[in-house]
Amino acid sequence: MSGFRDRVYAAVRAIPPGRVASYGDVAAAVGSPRAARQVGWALAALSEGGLDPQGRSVPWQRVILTSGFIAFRGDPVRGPLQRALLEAEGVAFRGDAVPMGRFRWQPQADVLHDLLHELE
DNA sequence: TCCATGACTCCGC
DNA sequence: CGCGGAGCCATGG
Repeated sequence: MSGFRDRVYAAVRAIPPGRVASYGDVAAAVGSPRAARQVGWALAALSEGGLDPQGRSVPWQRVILTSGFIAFRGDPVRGPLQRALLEAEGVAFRGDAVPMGRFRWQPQADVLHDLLHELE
């Protein structure tokens, strides 16, 4: 049995370095297109080092708001950290936002199929 | 089972 | 373009 969170973590790991996805994109990828807020909840449950319950690393920094802004604007620690991690892998910012048109990850159906299949 | 919570989104104004 | 409010639904008490 795989829970919602496990599917979220698997989908986020499928986002390539240098690309980003919105919370809604991830929600849609795991089959619950209207559960964007729950994706945030799932990521909030990750350990401080971005590890899931099984100790696997989850690139949480690649998930941002659909507007291109990071969800931690205002947070003195995580905000700058998330931006730094993204810039380190090649994601450019225009002002405080990521140009979604250039960096948004668009999952392919077959990739998602394999992704969810491996969790059954 | 009901209720509150929240790393979201969309729509008006 | 900013803000407020409503809708959304997985979790945990």
